[in-house]
Amino acid sequence: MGRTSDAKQRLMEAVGELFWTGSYDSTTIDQICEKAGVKKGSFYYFFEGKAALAEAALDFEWEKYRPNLDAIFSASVPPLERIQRHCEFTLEEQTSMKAEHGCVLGCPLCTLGTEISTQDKGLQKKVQSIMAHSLKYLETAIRDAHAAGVIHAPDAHAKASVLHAYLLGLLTQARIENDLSVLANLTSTTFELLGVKPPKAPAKIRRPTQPLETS
Amino acid sequence: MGRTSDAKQRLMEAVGELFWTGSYDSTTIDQICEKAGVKKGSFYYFFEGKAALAEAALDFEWEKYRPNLDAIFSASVPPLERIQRHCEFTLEEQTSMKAEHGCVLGCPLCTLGTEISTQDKGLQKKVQSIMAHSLKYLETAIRDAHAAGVIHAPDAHAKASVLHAYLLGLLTQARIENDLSVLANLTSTTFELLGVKPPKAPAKIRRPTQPLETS
DNA sequence: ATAATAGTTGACTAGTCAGTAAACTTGAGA
DNA sequence: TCTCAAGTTTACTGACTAGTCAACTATTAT
Repeated sequence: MGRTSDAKQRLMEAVGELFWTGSYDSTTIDQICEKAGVKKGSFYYFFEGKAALAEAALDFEWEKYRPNLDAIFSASVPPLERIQRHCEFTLEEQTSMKAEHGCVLGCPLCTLGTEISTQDKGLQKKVQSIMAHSLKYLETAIRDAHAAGVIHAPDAHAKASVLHAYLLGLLTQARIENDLSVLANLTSTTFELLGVKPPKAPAKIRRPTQPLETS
Repeated sequence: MGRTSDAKQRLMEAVGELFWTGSYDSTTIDQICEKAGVKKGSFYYFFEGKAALAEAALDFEWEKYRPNLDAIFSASVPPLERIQRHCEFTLEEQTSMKAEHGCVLGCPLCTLGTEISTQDKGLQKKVQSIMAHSLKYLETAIRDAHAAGVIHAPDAHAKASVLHAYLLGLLTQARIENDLSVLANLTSTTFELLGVKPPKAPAKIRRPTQPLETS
């Protein structure tokens, strides 16, 4: 009954980009509404406030992103290839985001999480929970690789945590430096950390728009 | 001539903590002034605005922090011991910050840099420059260790970058999780990444206030 | 068709914010 | 000592902010 609307969805889509390209605190509700083409009254019809929208948007974005990870980390793919594909996917995503927005944006979860972790417990929990979920993909791949005997990693969780921390750190650096070349060695270093060579020659290298650091 | 004042310094000291415990964008000039015990008129007497204060504060904090690094990375200390001490120093700092503020705060440069990198070019450059300086300590230690034959790292810059990314990632995670135990393996993993055992048994392990993750 | 429901709108409040300006106070030096 | 530069204070403006509300509109089940 009553009229239908996709305003709620438009709000969740708008806010992700605003938080990622700017910051949580610098994004006003007016801005969000303008970007989503929704009037403020409607905003408050759907959400209690910015934090509530942010929580809903995190769920929304995660559900959109999850199928990518499911495909990349498919059990039908050899475990090390999953990890390699994930590195390449991350790189491609960062590259296309930079092309679209003019800035390297890094990890949206990390950016948001870093900013709000001392401010909003609810949002913090949500970020933590999504991060934990995404870590599981890596952990499973490592466990499978170890079981297959292609790497030595008896503690898959510990190894996944190291790779994950390295990945987050690198993405954070790339955002701060606004330089894709920071990510150039992502795949090779990841496999160095695993103690093996990448399973096959990396797919066509995408030339970064900025010159590589030479030093 | 004229009267003297330490208001400028008080402002620079106040702002560091506010940005670190909260965020750049959520910190208002009124808050900064109140914390520093300075009236807004005086604020604008010394600084053009929040960004200008932030830039000055970064220089100020860096000059306060640099002597710690100079001591830790002293050339008179064996290179691997420098790195170990740096890990331990980082851990102690995070522990005492958590005790003081109730939250794990992570890397202040990273937190600020992540937030403002898409918003303020001047601040971004300053963050980049300080990060580059702090990376040099690690790089030199690694180069020295390689020269001394205690590790194999022909490309000191590359190795330092990996350690640095890992460290930043770990500190970011610790902030997001608000959990010191995320940092528990910092030293051991750092040396694993260097391909060696820590030079001597790590100093007394500080029991984190939160339980260690068991999984 | 119409009533109940789901969503929309725009005008409103009250508070907060960055930034200004002019009068005022202090202290170092000639 | 008295001058004037350096720093302080207060009250102010105007823009923006979050959040409210009641009237309005579109949809759909009956």
